[in-house]
Amino acid sequence: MSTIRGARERARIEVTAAIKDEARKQLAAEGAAKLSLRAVARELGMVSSALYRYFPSRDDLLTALIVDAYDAVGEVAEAAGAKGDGRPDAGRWTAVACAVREWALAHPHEYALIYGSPVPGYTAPQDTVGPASRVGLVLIGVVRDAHRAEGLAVPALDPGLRPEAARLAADLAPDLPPAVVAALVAAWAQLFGLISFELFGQFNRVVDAREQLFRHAVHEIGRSVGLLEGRAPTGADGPGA
Amino acid sequence: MSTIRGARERARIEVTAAIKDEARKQLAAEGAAKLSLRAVARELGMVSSALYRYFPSRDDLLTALIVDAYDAVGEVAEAAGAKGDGRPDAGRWTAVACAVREWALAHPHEYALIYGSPVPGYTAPQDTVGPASRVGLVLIGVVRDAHRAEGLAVPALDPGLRPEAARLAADLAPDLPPAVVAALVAAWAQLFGLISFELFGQFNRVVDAREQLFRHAVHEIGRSVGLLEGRAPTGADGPGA
DNA sequence: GTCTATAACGAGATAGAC
DNA sequence: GTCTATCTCGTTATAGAC
Repeated sequence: MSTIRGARERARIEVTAAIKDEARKQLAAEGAAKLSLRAVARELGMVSSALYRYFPSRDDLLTALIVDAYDAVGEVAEAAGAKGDGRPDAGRWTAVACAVREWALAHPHEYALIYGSPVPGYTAPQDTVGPASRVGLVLIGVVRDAHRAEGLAVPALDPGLRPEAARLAADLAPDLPPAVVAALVAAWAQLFGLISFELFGQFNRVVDAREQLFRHAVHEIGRSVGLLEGRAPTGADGPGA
Repeated sequence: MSTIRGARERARIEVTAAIKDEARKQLAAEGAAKLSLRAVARELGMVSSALYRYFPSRDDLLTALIVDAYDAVGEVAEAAGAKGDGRPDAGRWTAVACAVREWALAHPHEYALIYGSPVPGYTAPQDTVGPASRVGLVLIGVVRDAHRAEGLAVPALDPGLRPEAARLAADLAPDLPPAVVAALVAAWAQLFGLISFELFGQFNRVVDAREQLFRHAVHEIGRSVGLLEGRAPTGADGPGA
């Protein structure tokens, strides 16, 4: 009995993975807006109705892809952040950012799925919120370690932003100064701005040495959060290089 | 003769505008990937083949929409930059950024078209390059004025980034220090990162006071380029407010 | 119970003949 | 420019295989 159930479950997992793999291929070829259950089924030699055993609707398949993508970047970021865990130097900040960038370059369509234009007619369910926050939590962790080691120069905060900063800190990191948390949220968006510009073609015919510009900018962004210099910003120890 | 030609040209301009307006509606409803000449024609009570007299292909229509969108943000940015032209204070930098953000909030789908994920199967022709650079040129102009008025603290530059910075400066602003131009390019991407995160839903359930966070972050980004304080970052003089 | 296959629906796009 | 025949799509109901 248990072997049968085991076999069934294994088969189910395999088919589910095959469906998502094929869906990812279509994502790359046609974009998320044109992701079609029928085309996925056809390519897999199944019939479209069979897919409904695995995903109750097209949007649920899309949600699964989104969650997978968030989990993939999140994992990469966590791995980069875990190296030298507890060390408060700015190199860890840069390492996490570079890891995210490398993942994005390696998986441009999945990146576009989660950080690009929203898919028309699709609204993300609650399930995506947790996975979506993983990268941000890693960045908070790096800054928290710096704060604990007193390696953080708390940035200035406009009086007008004080209430929002307090709210953000309460929500995201009650142990950090509100000014740091506010700067962190902005830094988070700016970091992905650099990646998106590179990936979405805005740097075409403009920027050549993209990794170097990225590292430099990320280091400066780290400073805006309060991180102090731990080592040279253009060190030879990238995540993959 | 000339009146007839004038009437014809006027009609042509009107129809072209109507086509683009309808296409923009579809952009909002279905996304750029699903933009279809046929649907546009149907909605306008025309037949699809008639559209080809105005746009040789779907991609050409898309290009026209993209150019229009770039020109629209560009115009808004130029207008905001022209107010107080020559004045080197950081308030102008913030004003331009806020103007761009307000345009983006008012035209989210056109913003997504130009700064969001690339449309699958579409590659932008050379025609888009000029309009696409207008916002960047405004930002360069603001920084240039500050530099001329000696209101610029040239930021530090990693030795590794020196060649790229020199190249960027030669291409974009030979009269500015390379370190400033490199920082400017990064700042440009970071600024749109903030707008994209807000527009694409990444700030949902996270950030409430978005304009305030934006103004604060933009002011900090201005500092990273070397702009000095000209006035309080949260002044009451927004672009529209 | 778990899965796949057949067939069908209503809506929409598309190609080509006229 | 119009009309029609033929595609696609998401989704459901149903029937049968393991």
